[in-house]
Amino acid sequence: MSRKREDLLVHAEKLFYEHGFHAIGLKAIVQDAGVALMTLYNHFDSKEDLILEILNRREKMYFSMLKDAVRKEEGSIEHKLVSGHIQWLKTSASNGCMFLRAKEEFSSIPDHPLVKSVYSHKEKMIQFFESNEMSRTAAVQLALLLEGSTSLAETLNVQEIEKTLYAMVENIKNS
Amino acid sequence: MSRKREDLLVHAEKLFYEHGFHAIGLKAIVQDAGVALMTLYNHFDSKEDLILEILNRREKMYFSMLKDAVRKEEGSIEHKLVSGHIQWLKTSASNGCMFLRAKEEFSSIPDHPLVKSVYSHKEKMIQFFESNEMSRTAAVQLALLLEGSTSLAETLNVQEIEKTLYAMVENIKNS
DNA sequence: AATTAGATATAACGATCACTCTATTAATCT
DNA sequence: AGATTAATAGAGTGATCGTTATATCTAATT
Repeated sequence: MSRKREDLLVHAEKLFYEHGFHAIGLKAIVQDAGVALMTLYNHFDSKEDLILEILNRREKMYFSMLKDAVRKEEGSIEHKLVSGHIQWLKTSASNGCMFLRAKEEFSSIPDHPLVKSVYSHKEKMIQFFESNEMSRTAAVQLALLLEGSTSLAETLNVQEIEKTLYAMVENIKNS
Repeated sequence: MSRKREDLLVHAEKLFYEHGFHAIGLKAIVQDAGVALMTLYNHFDSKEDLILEILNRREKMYFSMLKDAVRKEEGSIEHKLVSGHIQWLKTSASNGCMFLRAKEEFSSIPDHPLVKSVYSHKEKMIQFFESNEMSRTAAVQLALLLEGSTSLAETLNVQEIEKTLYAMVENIKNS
């Protein structure tokens, strides 16, 4: 893996997340990453291609954080997953869910690869909960709580959300 | 109130919501509304000013829908509010919360009037819950559920979310 | 009928957009 | 050292961006 390519992915993710996908230009990205514009086009087919790869990387990061929490934390599976998600909120998600933001900005083209990728990610999320001994009902309930915490964290302080989330997750029953 | 002005607000809200604030241009808006570009600048100082007014209108619509539900629905206050929010989801929010999307696109300028307007809106939301005989704890819990349902509704079918939401709201206790 | 106000089309502003081409330099590898 | 590959700067594509200016035209008011 090329070093310049890695720099591009890191800086592009930061800028896309801070400003939005349409709002930020490729010129700003290459300047922030310290590479030439042609280097970007040497590694990626297009802006859309770059965004797709960023979302793929971000999905891996998110699930690896959840899996780490499942491995290391104590308590119920729901509690472990909440703990992992809160860590994600604190480290990488103070400006909303990047997947939903991509879907929102490109949803006017329903078959757009970016939009399909977001639907796939959200399905994958619930399936991951189900693969951890949770019923479909419980998985959807947990998903609702986690999505809610991500949105709330944009305007409320994270500690209050953390407290609220831990309290509410106790009510999820595997029926 | 001018007719052209009203047309502009309606069509601009639709396009901003479908594409995002940076993604859509003023030219597309005036074409969709069927007015001249200079008519837009006759009624609004700038694109930012137009967005601000749209968010103000949208806030009024949302709260009036909640208040209608409180007035007409049966059951607990939480149940009534959930019912109002679900109606909002079905009629006007299949692409996420427009306020959060505004905050996300402009959050890189923390003192931006649009960003402050969004923070204000979310505070107002929780205060509205509190003004309906709910404790702060219960209000934040309900906010988390409603925000979660808005996000989930972007990729999941609304009926499943509705069922989930009604089930989870029963657990909110006014402690 | 005359005056005012609102809306129109059009052009232009400088800036930026995603993307391409070219030509030169730097780094890597056998 | 020589050959291949990666990265560079810079110019250029046509298109669009938000915004302003101008000049004509229509509608409402006096």
